[in-house]
Amino acid sequence: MAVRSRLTTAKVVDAALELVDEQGVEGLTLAAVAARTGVATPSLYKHVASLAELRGHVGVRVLEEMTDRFTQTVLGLSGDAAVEALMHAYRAYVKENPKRYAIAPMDPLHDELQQAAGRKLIEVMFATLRGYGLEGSDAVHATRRLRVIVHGFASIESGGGFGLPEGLDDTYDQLVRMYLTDLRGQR
Amino acid sequence: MAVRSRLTTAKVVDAALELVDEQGVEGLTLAAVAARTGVATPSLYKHVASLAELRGHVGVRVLEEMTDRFTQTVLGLSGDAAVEALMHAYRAYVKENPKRYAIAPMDPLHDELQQAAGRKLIEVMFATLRGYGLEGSDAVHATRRLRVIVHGFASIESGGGFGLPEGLDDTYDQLVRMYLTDLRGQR
DNA sequence: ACCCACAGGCTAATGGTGTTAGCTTTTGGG
DNA sequence: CCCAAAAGCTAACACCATTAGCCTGTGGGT
Repeated sequence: MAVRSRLTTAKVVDAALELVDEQGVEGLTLAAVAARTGVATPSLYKHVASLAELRGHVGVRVLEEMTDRFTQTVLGLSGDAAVEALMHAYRAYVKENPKRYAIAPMDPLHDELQQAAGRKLIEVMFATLRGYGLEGSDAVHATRRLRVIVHGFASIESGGGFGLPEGLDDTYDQLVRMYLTDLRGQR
Repeated sequence: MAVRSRLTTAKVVDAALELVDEQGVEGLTLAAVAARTGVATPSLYKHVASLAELRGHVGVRVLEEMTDRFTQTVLGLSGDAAVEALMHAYRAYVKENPKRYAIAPMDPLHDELQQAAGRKLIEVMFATLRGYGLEGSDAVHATRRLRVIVHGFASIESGGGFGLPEGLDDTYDQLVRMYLTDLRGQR
């Protein structure tokens, strides 16, 4: 008979991600993960060093998921069309997975475990801006501005920070246009 | 002799705010607040309904502090000068008080306790945009765009999200100019 | 085919948390 | 001056992360 397949770090992270989706960041607890994976709480330490490290792993998963999705979105596009698609994909992801986005680390570059995933995500944005002829630090600034807009909006929207959802699509379109115009002006 | 003046909700919030400043949101614990105020932990429940409510009170304090400061900053100014001053004041506040900003609620309008404070803060931004001749929803959109930029940048910067601090002032200046140009184009 | 080292599970225990119940003390107004 | 209510206390509970130490199954090497 099939042995109840043994636990692995990946499966622990899977369960953690499910819990985050269902109950938010607060609901991610070792006890809950243990219950879900059918194991005693201390057994998790065979696969994960601590709750903090588990959070880190979950964060990496989210970053990778975002990177994959945005890469697909932007493939074959360039210029304004690419930027526009990227920005809308970013918002769509956060709208679909608000709880996941909330556990994505703000400073992935400062964490050994998350560094690679964070770098790749930013690289997608950076690459999307190729073709605008930005050189050196101009490209860095443009990437930062893009991050600010995209994360600022997603963070406020997913946190329920806009009083009424009325006209939010319009607000976002305006932000996209603002950024594109700005990009053109920089040239 | 002076009786060790009794505890009050305000003093509890004071202590909580100190703790947040020193140890971050995570450090805000009822036990720590009790120790700091020289009282047993359960005694705090005479002044505060729960840890969650205390967090709410602290959030209100932060929102009020921001509102006061930005109001002072913007007083007597109008147009681009006012917007520019507001944006820089926002960034400066968050840079000086990163831990406090992290506990400021993203959705103050959805919480009875924080609603008034949140409304006032947004009102300052809204009022700063007077004089641009924006009517109805245009003013709402413009306020939202302002919030997105200002919070997006502050959130990433205070979270250590920008890889290197190199040239961050330039990035922010570009964002300010981008917003001002956008505002002008809307007219 | 055996054996045994080790990976992966377990229970027990510790120290920290928020919260509730119920008692005692202080204090301020009638 | 008194006494009710406010504000403190201790004890207790449930939940959490984490550590220590034990047990067991399994898989690779001889």
